[in-house]
Amino acid sequence: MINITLKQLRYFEALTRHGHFGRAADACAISQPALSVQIKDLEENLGVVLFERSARQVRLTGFGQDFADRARDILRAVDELGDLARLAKDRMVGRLRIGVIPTVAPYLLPTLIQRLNTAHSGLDVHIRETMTQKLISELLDGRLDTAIVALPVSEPGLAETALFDEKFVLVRSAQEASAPVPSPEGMREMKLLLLEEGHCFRDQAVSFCNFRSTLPSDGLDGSSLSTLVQMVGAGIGVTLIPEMAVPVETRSAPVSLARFEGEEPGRTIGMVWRKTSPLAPQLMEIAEVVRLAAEQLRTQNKHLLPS
Amino acid sequence: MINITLKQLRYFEALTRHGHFGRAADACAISQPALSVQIKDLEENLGVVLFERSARQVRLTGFGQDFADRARDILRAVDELGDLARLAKDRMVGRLRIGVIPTVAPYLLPTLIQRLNTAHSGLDVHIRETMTQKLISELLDGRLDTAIVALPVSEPGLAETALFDEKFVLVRSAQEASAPVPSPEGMREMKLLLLEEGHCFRDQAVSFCNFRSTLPSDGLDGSSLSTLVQMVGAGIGVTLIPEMAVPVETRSAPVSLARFEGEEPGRTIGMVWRKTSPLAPQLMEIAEVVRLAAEQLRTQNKHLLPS
DNA sequence: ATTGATCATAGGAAAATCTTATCGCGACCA
DNA sequence: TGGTCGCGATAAGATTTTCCTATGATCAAT
Repeated sequence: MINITLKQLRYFEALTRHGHFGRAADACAISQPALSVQIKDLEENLGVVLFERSARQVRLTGFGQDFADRARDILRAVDELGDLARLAKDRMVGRLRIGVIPTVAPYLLPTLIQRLNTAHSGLDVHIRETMTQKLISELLDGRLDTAIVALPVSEPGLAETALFDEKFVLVRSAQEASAPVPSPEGMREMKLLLLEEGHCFRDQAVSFCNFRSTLPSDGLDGSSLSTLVQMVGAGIGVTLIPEMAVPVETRSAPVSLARFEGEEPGRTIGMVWRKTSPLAPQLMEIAEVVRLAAEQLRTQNKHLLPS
Repeated sequence: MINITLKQLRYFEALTRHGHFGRAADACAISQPALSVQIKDLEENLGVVLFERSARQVRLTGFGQDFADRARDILRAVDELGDLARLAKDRMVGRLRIGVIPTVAPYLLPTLIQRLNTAHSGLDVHIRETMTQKLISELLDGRLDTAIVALPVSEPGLAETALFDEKFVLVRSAQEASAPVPSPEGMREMKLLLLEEGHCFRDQAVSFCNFRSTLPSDGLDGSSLSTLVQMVGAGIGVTLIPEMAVPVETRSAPVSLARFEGEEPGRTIGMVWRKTSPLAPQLMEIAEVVRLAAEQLRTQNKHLLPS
């Protein structure tokens, strides 16, 4: 049993429009017999006669009428399929699912989203904010297109590109502003406030201070940098935050900032995606937009950072 | 530039469902390379990647998702096209446009339509009532599927089949009931009421009476048999009507009926259609239904007719 | 009856599609 | 770390489909 083909439907449609095999064939850029044969095949496939052929004219049968209406809809839908592809090919369009870690999202996203919307207005950006581990797993599952996390990720199957580096700065209560900046080792003497487990930033802070391993949770771990800074403002301890968080987090708390001396702690934020992702070329473009957004933030906020 | 084919869409759809080239190919009853090639061709035609192939799984891209939704709609529509044909092929289904002359329509149609509706309930019957000349022209134009008219039509391009014969009976006022039945020649002495020009029945009546040609209109031509009979009842003249009209038309007028002697006038009613019409087989069936309807009418009304 | 127009059919050529065989890559296991 | 396995891509030849040219058949008009 042979199937209906789109070719047959196109020929059929041409014949309904021209009512003449020869002219319809011309319109399809084929010979008249080729069209005759395809129409005949179509009719045989269906088991129904579509056209009434008389010497003078070619006319649709009643069934042919109904058939033609539906066939036209189908051909239009197929053409739209092509249009859809043509659009998607040229501009960057469609859903883009980006995962971002919580110690970056609140500071970067406002600027980034604004830039994406202006640079690639066809994009439908979805944001997922959660910790690295979850992001990577969702990425590998195909539930995200890309993720912005701290490098390195070193997951086989994922490609990564660096976006920007940033240092961590010390946050102390306002009264301590003039005290000397402690060394990493000195940090161990102080009450260091940390994020909950699972945040890569927690691990990086711990690592900087050369703590042996993850500290036993003392029940004071914060769920966000915002919380940590508020606690510092209340005199409970000290903490580290990445430069990018400074403008947002230190605006409303009585805290003082200080850079570390010597080898400053810091991190590299990068973008990762599946090596197999067909979006790779577009993602490289997106990465560039992220770099510009980060650069813009850094420039805007230079005056707020300690020297 | 090669076009999208339904085959490609079907393979594509299978691949979206199975997420595995080999199994999708099995489902399509083709080899895995054949499917690979068709998917590749489809992607190249579109200029967009539809699937992300990794070692572990085959996943739709974001665009592929949208594409799949539309593709499914298209495949469904094409399948429906096949269903439509399958239905139309078996049963008698769809629009059937029947033309009927005015001297038959009012008497035959009630019974005929009832029979058609029970015998072929899938039919969507449209009736057009007008004079032979117009019916033939509309039939040739393809605006009617068939017509019920008086034979012969002798139009090249039309096929015809007889349905039934009927005699014409004389209609006189009730007072004339016992007068002798005139011969055709005797009719010329009487005031004969006729239908307007264009009705075949007028021509047949005129012909029976051996009038030289069409009479000059005297302004009294009736537009329907009903009118003529009412005029006869009012004592204005006499007229002829076909047997089939007797039960309806003589019920409410003070008239008497009489058969002619010797060679009775009459007509053959038949069905005509374009020789090229693909409906021919169905129309032969319809003709049989008409014959049964006519027979039923004749039986029902036998007692009303003059002997 | 001949001619012109039109659609159908036939036969061989060209194009597409399919199958089998094989490659290449990445994952998984020892 | 190297072998093996699963899976998709690629290649080459066979098969099927589609097409074109030429010709046949039909019907209307001259």
